[in-house]
Amino acid sequence: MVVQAGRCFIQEGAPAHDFYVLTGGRAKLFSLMPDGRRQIVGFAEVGDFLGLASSESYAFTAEALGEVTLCRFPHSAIDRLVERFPRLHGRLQQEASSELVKMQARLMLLGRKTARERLASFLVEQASPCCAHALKDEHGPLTLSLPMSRTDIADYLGLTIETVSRTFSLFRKEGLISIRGASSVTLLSPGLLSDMAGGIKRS
Amino acid sequence: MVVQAGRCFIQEGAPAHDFYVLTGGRAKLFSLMPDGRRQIVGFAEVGDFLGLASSESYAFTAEALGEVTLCRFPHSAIDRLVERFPRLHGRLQQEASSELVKMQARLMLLGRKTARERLASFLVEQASPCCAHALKDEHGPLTLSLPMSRTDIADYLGLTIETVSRTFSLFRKEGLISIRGASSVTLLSPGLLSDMAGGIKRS
DNA sequence: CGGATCATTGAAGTCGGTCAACGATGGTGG
DNA sequence: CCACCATCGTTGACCGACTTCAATGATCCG
Repeated sequence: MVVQAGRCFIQEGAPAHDFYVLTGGRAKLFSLMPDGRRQIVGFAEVGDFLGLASSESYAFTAEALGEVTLCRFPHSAIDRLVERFPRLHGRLQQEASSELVKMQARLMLLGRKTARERLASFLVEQASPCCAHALKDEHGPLTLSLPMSRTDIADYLGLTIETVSRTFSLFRKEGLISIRGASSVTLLSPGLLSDMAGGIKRS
Repeated sequence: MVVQAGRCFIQEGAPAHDFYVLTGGRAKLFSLMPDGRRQIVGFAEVGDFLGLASSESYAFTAEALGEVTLCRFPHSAIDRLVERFPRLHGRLQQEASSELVKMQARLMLLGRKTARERLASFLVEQASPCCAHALKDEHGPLTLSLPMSRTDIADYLGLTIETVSRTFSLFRKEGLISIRGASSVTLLSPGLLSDMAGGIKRS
C-alpha cells in the first residue's frame, strides 16, 4: 500500500478498523482543535505501528511526509498474527512502552522547556538515530536533513513558526549550527546542544 | 506493600528492576530537570501498572498522594505471570494503548491550550471517572475533591501555581465553579467547562 | 521567468511568569 | 481550647518570553 506525499491515511476521529505498519518513508501524526490549532504528537518511522490504540476511533491524523509505504491489517487480525508470529507479542509490548517513555519526555518538553531548549531537544532527537554516541562525546559536526517543514516543527514543539525560525537564526549566530537551505542543518556543537536540551547551562 | 503519604516508591533514573500494580490510593508521577523544573506526567489510580517501560531505568518518580498500597513484581516475572494469567496479556496491551491515547491528549493540552482551557480540561478529566454522561448533557452541579495540591495541578498542566490559583478564581467569578476549602470544587456548568476544555467558545 | 509557497525578520502586543505581600488552613503544644 | 507557627493558597504589580501582525526575502516548479 503506497501513499503519496501529503496524503492522509489515518483520519482523526474516524472509526479505527485497521492498524498499520510503516514499511517505508516517514509520516507526521497530529490532532486538531476545532479552531485549527494543531499539535503534532509524533513522527512515524519505518517499523512503527500506527493505530494500535484499541479505542473506537483514531486519536490522530497520519499524513505522509514524502512517499510512504504501509501494510494494513484489520484490528481483528492481531490475535491471529500474534499466534503465527509469537515474537510479535514482545515486539508490540516493547513498542508501546518505549513510545510511552518518549511521550513522557515530550510532556516535559511542552510543559516546562523554553523555546531554545525545545529546539535543541528536537535537533538532538533528530540526530540521535544517526549517531547516538557523538552527542555525549565532544564529537564534531553532524549534518541532518529535516524532512518536515518549519510549520511542522513548530506544531511539534508547541511553538509558532516565527519562534522556530528566530531560534534557528539565534543558534546560527551563536555558532551552534549552520543552515543550508532550510532543510539541511549541521550541528556544530552537538554536546552544547545536548546540554541545552536537558536544561543545563554551560558557563 | 504500603507506602505512606508523600513517600516516593519509584525514583527517576534508578535501575528499573521491578514493576508495580497500584492496589490502593493514588500517586503522582513526575520528572525533574536539573534546575528543579518539574513536570507531572500522570496520576496513577487503583489498578494502574507502573514501571512497565522495559528500559534500563525508570523515566519518572512516583510519589504517594495519601497512603498507597502496591504489589511489586520483578520485571523478570512478567513472562511467568502472563503464562499463569493469559488474560493479563490483553490487559497490558489495553492499558498501554489507552495510556498512549491519554498522552496524546495531554500533548495537545501542553502544546496548544491556554491556561483556561488547561484548567477546564483538568476539571473535566477529574470529573469524568465519576459521571461520564453528565458532562455532555447539561446536567447539574458536580462536586469533586482534588487529592492533589495547587502545585501539583500546576506541574501537571505546565503552569505556575499562581496562574492555577488565578484561573480558579476567574472560573469562580464567572459562575463556572464554586470552591470549598481549596480541595473541594463544584462544577456548576460542566457543559460549558467541557466545551472550554475542547477549545469551543460558546457565545 | 513568474507566481505561489515557505522561511526570515521586524515591531508591537499579550498571556502567563516572577516577585512579593497577604490571607487561610491545619496541626501542635501549651 | 486556643494561640502559635508553618505551610499552602490567593491576590496584586510588574516583567519578559513568546505570539501576533505585517513586510520582506528565498526557494521551488511549472
